[in-house]
Amino acid sequence: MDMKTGESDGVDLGGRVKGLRSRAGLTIKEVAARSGISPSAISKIENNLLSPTYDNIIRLAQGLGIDISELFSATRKQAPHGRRSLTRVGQGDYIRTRAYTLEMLCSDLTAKRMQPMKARLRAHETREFGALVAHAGEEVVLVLKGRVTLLTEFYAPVTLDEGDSVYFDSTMGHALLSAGADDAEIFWVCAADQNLDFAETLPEST
Amino acid sequence: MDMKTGESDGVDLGGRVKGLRSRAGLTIKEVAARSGISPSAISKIENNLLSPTYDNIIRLAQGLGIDISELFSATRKQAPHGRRSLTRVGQGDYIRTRAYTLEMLCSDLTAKRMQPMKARLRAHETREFGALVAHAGEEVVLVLKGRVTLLTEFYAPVTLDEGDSVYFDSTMGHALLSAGADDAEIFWVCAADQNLDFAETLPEST
DNA sequence: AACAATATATTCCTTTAGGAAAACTGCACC
DNA sequence: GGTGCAGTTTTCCTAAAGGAATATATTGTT
Repeated sequence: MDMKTGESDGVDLGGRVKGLRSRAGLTIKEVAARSGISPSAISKIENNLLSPTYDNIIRLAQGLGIDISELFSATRKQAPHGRRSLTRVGQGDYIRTRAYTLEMLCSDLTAKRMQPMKARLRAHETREFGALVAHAGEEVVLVLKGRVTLLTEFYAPVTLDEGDSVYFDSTMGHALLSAGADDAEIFWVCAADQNLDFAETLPEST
Repeated sequence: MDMKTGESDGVDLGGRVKGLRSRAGLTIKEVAARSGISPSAISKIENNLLSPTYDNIIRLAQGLGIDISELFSATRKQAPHGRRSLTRVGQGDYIRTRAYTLEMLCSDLTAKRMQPMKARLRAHETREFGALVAHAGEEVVLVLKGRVTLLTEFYAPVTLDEGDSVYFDSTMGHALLSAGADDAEIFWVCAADQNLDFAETLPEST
């Protein structure tokens, strides 16, 4: 309970680190292993007993899996508070493209980080789909019904069964096909930098 | 010509500081006066003989009249390109908390925008859950099996059936319970400000 | 309750950050 | 070639960073 090192500038580094760490669900020891900093040093940082050096700040951010700016900026952009949107089964907004029938979920909320959808994959052949799609962001897919083939630019095609899930960078060209005789169904979440108020880029273009 | 402190991580902090300083047309002594750091320390920083502490990094940026991110920018990780991670049904990493059994999906990818999970909701009563959880980010939930009650800070409880989905800000206190006699199952995606390599904050705390 | 297991904090010690002042390094002018 | 001078580096020292090991919570288990 002596000097306080980190919060001399009015920024409570220790508290921020502690918050980021618990938010990531990590223990001090795990962060230590992932960052290469000793557990004792991390403990001292969190209690503002120690001001980490440049090198250790970089390592610490790596260990926490965050961007370095998180450890400095008081300039956090204010996220919307307390919104909630419910979509009952079958009650989303339907969009039909060449390869998919999309049901956009929770589309009454704008400026959200993620766009959830359900999709029925109607294409069964690569040529029905056309060129692979690529755009900024990342995607998660869960197979709800049927079997799904995921084509990507840098990987061999892979087939997913019901309950399987996949995560990929959508900067990489990609396409989803039904692998079975019937149309497949998936739950699909896209995240991009900007607010995606609408669907992601759809395969009808090009 | 001994150790090089600042560039151990492949980033030449010294060179960057020197460049920024000359671009601003300042001498070491002037930066020292404006930052409160001694000229000798600044000289050592510019020659990578010394890794400045958190406090001095903040002061240094002030003295140079720049944003802190300028001292790190090369370290900033750009969005990963072309990654893909597949998790077969039941093959995720399991985490058991008081109220949930979580299966973390695609956990081999770090620094992702979203964390997909499957969850089995074991809690059936509010008191089994404890206090509502709140943390940065947004969440999407799709009900896979059973019925689910979503408790939130600013809304009346709502019950979701199979196939229903909901989107909400996780800054608002929230909790998920099974509404039926059996445990319910959901697909769950969390997005936070930065990269979340692991689970979101879990209800066991508090 | 007692115990084990794990997470965090402290202590002790070595290395490094960082300040004050002295010692270079150009570079102008005489 | 000196002499002054502004800018930078080096030296020397102390105060703080940070690691290893130890102690102290804090948590789950029988």
